[in-house]
Amino acid sequence: MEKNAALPIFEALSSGIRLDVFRLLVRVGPAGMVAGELSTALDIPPTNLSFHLKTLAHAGLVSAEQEGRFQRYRANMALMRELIAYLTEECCAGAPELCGIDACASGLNC
Amino acid sequence: MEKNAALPIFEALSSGIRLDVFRLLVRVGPAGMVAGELSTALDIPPTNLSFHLKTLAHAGLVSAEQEGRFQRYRANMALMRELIAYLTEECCAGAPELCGIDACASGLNC
DNA sequence: TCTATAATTCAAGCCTTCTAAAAATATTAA
DNA sequence: TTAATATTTTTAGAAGGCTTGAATTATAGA
Repeated sequence: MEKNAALPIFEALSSGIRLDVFRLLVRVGPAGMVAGELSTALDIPPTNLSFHLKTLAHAGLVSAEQEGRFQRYRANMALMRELIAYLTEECCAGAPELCGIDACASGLNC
Repeated sequence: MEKNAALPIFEALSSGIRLDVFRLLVRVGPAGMVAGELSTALDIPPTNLSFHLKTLAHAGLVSAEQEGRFQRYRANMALMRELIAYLTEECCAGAPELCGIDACASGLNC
């Protein structure tokens, strides 16, 4: 993952509302949720939620699928895995021999 | 890590300048860099850099140490590891049996 | 077709962040 | 002590994000 791809993801996750939306979508898994359900579950006005869903979708963290007159949203787990890989690389840049994920976990400064 | 701890970290990483500063500090490792070196290396006015360093320090991503009249900054690798652990948990919430980090890496939707 | 429902877009006001110049603080060296 | 240097804080304006109500689009059903 490039810096220019990671940046909008961090921006998307830097709002409490959007982090809540994403975590909820992760918890419900592949079933996802339609916009109205999200609005009710998180107690966020539909118009405001739509704004944040757009930001999340633009960053690629959620996908939207038309379902009759509903719009179903799902978390993009693949992108989250890529983000974790990016952060792991950043953590170890410049000293890869000291800092496999195991070395990191063992408390070395890497 | 709690949501309220993760949020300011995402906020801190959601600026291109701050992401550059952090990645540079990761690369130079435990030696760290003083503010003036960072300003020159990244071509950012000292006053602006100081603003962003403050944000990074507030999120805990960098530490500052007085060194004579210089201020030496270092990346906080431990917090980055905690953030990676938090994201890994979020990734797997609700279906832990499907989604160890290995399962995630193998491409399962988790 | 007509009505109801789901979701988004639009528009406005408010608030926060970003950037950089100027001033202030603190340390070193002469 | 005095001057010079390193850095931060303050201050101000500019820019962009957040929130909400009203209007709009699109679909389902009578």
